[in-house]
Amino acid sequence: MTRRTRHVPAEHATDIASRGVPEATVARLPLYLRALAMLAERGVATVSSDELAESAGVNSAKLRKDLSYLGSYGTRGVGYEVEYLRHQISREIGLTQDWPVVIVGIGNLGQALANYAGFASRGFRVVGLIDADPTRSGEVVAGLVVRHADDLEQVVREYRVAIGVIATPAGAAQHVCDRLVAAGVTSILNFAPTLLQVPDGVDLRKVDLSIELQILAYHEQRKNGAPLALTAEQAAELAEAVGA
Amino acid sequence: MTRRTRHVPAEHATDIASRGVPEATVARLPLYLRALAMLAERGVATVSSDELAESAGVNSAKLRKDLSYLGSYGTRGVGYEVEYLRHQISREIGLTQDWPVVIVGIGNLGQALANYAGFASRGFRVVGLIDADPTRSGEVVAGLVVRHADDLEQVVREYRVAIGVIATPAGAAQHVCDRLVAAGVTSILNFAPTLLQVPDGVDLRKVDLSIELQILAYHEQRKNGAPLALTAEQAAELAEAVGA
DNA sequence: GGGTGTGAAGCTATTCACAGCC
DNA sequence: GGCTGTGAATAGCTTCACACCC
Repeated sequence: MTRRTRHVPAEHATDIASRGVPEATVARLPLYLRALAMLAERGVATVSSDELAESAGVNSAKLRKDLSYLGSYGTRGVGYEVEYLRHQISREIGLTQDWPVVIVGIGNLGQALANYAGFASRGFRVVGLIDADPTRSGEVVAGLVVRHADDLEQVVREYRVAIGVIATPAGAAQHVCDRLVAAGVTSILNFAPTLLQVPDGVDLRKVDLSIELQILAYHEQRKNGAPLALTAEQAAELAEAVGA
Repeated sequence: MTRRTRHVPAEHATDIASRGVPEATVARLPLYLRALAMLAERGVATVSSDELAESAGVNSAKLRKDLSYLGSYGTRGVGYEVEYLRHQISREIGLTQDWPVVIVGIGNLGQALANYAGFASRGFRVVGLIDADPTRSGEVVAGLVVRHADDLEQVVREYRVAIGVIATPAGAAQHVCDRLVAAGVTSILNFAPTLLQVPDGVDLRKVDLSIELQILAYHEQRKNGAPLALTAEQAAELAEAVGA
């Protein structure tokens, strides 16, 4: 299903570039981009995979493997040219184009997102802030006028918005999501702590602020070492679970 | 390297319980917990793995495998008792205890975190809000008085804080991190868009608000079909032309 | 019959280690 | 000599499919 026929060598390269990049690699490309931006700012012109990996917080074998999916952008014995690699990764992710974004739900989180410099600097342009509370309409946040929920469809169409960000309370999220999709949005980033349903063809990603904290708690709990406080009952359960 | 010697059966059980739950499973436990909370609220007493998986947005084989790492908490032919399973998962993650948390950096994001109901309802108790800006000291956010950065160590020690949340600008994050660690914090959740260095024994997780957006952009770029080997320029034109 | 719990198979991702090029 | 790019090996995760128990 992901395979194409094999007989067009010129296209073959494209095939690899467009379908061959693993998800795990895609998720790390932004890290490399950030590291490269820092190096560029410091005036560094060339980096080795070791140095770049260190700046990005991954190991160098992984970095080289990741970059190899995009092409051969390094020079053996030398390393990678910072600006060139930066451009190539940007292009791969699609950050060389402009992405108009709408944010729905202008509470504290929505405001934080609207003000976040990391968006603007990467080609994401916030073109609409929507909030259901009519008393907020007209308020200016991050240089934009907050608009009422009724204007959602209009904003999406006017700016050809492809990416929507949901920062509403959980209860409103699915309704907002449906309206965004109906208006033409095909990628959604959800910050509301609820599971959203989207039709095929629409990409959905989520950020749950409390999940990371819960993962930390899990590990923290295990740090206080200790042949830890098992009740007799739990011990029995464990022994059973172990079997062998 | 993860293997221990084999001769102490009693410890063996502990070994599995504490080291045997895969990271990928740990990361999903919060999802199951949320789904169970919703079911409980609706008065559902029992669920099958199919139903619970559906509510949590995963497939049922994965759910059953995940739960099997915790123990045998279901009944064949019947399913899982909602409240019982909920309790078991909570205990596994460590949410049956109280986790005092300090948030550093009370901008919009810090405020959003301080107000986030999802923390309080899961055993996370925000006990300190710290901001470097002296004009903010004394301000009340989410029912707590914002304190000056000088008080960081005192708050951590007074409440025996194990988990710290960093929501400062990137430039301040490493310094704040060092101080948290020095004061005794052993788990850190970082929202600042920068790579933090922590000593061994300290857990670090990060949430980068712009990474998810970049991943969406990557996929969005590839939706506009096309057998494309395009220059960035051409791609931009195409994106524009495609529009709807 | 119905649905869990789990070995086994399949797949994806990471790491190793070195050939190949500068 | 140094460092990239990449097959091969390993580890980890997901899915299958069915034995087993209610």
